[in-house]
Amino acid sequence: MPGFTKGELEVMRILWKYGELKPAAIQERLPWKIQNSSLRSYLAILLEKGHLIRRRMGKAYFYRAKTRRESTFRSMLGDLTRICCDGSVETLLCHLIRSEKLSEEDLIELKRIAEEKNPSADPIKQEKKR
Amino acid sequence: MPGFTKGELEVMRILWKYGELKPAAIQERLPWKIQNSSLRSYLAILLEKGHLIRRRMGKAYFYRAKTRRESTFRSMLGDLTRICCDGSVETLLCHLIRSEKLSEEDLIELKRIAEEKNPSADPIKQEKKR
DNA sequence: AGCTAAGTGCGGTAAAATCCGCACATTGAG
DNA sequence: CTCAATGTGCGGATTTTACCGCACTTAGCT
Repeated sequence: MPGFTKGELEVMRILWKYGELKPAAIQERLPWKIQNSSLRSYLAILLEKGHLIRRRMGKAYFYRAKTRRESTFRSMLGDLTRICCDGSVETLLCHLIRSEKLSEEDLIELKRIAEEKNPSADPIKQEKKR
Repeated sequence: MPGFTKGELEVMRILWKYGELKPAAIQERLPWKIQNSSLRSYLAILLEKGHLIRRRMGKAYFYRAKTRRESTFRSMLGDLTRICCDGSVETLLCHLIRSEKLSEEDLIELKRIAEEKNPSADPIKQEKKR
């Protein structure tokens, strides 16, 4: 149930990356120019929605992500799969691998990870199983 | 440059899937209830943005996606990578593989596709290279 | 021609997202 | 204490999104 808007998502990204920041610090890390008060509007909404927590340190509030990056990842991945891949993770993988986004090193890494996660699965042997 | 809203994305998904439909047909395939006039508002905006084309057949317009699914896939994948994986495709793959979304069959398929795409890359040998 | 079902054009409302300015509070330096 | 810098609280304005109703038109049936 994330449903972040564009601006909110960017704030979350920054907090996931840097951990705990005050508004001005978030503001200057945003990819586009924005007034401090605008940024604080986003923070207020995210706070209200329960995606952030804050605590006072000195005279400023420091904000931290409460909603976990991992759950947002799953949600966005689910959307991507449903919208662009007919809900099939296999199709997603196909597209991913066939896209130019993957370098040769990525493919090697990919095989290494797949091996690590599932060492016994030899494609050829497994296919005979069925 | 997609930047689709939730509703727009759903319309695009349906048109990508079914090819060419009239408003009423899109309407009844939407996952949630909506009036015909509401749906047509989305269509008008998508048309204006250049994501759709339409042609008259009989008394009705039939709508078809102009923007390609593949480019939207790339865009959404880019967002996902940037927001949740610090822009690293490798991290994305890690998360993907470690998530519960991948079955054993998916992993086998994954290795098969990686092999097919890049047959010469043996992870062990390649790692020694560095 | 007259009727009806299906479709369109158009105008509109309510809420959310995006963005801002300004008055006031707090802190640290001098 | 006074001042300037930094931060907050608050009250907007504007745009976009999401949604709908109604009058009109078109095509086919009888």
